[in-house]
Amino acid sequence: MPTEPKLPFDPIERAGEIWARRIGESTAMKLATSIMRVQQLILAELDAALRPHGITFARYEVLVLISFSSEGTLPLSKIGERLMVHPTSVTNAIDRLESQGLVRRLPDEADRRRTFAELTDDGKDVLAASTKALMAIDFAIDGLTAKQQDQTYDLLRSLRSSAGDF
Amino acid sequence: MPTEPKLPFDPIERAGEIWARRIGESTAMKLATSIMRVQQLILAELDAALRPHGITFARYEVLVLISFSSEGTLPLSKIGERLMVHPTSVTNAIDRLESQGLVRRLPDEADRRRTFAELTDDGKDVLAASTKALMAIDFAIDGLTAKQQDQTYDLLRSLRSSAGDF
DNA sequence: CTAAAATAGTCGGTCGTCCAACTAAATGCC
DNA sequence: GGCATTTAGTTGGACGACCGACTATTTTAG
Repeated sequence: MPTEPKLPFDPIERAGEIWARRIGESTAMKLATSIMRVQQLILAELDAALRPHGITFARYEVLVLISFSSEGTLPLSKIGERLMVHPTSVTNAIDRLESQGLVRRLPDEADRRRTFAELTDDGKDVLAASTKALMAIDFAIDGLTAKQQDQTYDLLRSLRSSAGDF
Repeated sequence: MPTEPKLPFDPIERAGEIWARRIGESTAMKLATSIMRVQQLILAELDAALRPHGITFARYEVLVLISFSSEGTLPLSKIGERLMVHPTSVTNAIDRLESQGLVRRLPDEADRRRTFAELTDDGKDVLAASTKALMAIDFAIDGLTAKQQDQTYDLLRSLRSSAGDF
């Protein structure tokens, strides 16, 4: 009859960290799982802050991007490219935003394959309120000093660039 | 007629980074989006390495955890706790693993609310092969030196602990 | 000892991500 | 010019994560 097993180490870590300690000192694996865990935490915080405004962080990013476009509109393909997500993710986000009345699709007469996305007035309002909400939260990341934040950012940036992310 | 807009900055960044530059120097936001991006990259790498073995990294983590339990079985609740995921995510993962024949559910006679998960022989084989595959890949994280990896890990760890993650 | 509260797991639904496959339109090449 | 190739976007399906709600069991408190 199996009883609840007790691992010979600390509190709780993602499997990768346990794995690392057992299999080899794959700090890479340890780091990988830590990054995934941190991402999970941060995304949960951001989504929670945005929930009262009826959007998620993924959709917030889309609104931001559109609002910063010089013409006020952006082809869906550009959105996917800038956010580095699959085209279908963009379709999905825009579908939701459109059904919420925050965004409008406009056909491109010049290139009839393309579709522009444009913020509605409601979209602009929600974006403004959401931005305010995000700036107000006390972020997990705020647990790091500004210097540590920069340092982390730089490290991740070189990781990304070595992964060919730019 | 809207034309494809050109942002007055670099290649491509997630919206949060653009947002940061425009709205304020919220390095927190910049860092947040960078973490999310890196997570996306890493998870894609890991899943790609595991695809030939028919599992994902999420399910791999479950296999690892079960295999490291002292009794060879683990109550589902412990799995969720250690991986820090929602109970329904565990149910989901175990459902898939079970239907793949990699894991077995066992009732706990002592506490009939509980269910144990146990690896099948196939599960052990897949785990071994998967671990090998993961150790063989040339990881994005390997773009950092060992020292940088440790440094990043420490930074993220203090971030997590300030978020009350332990 | 019994009623209330906590715990374990599941079900149904939402959301975001990806892939494969497909349509429509524009571009390239001979 | 006309056909092959590329590009833009969508659809359908898989997957993992979450939440709310619910059932079945302990456990706890009075």
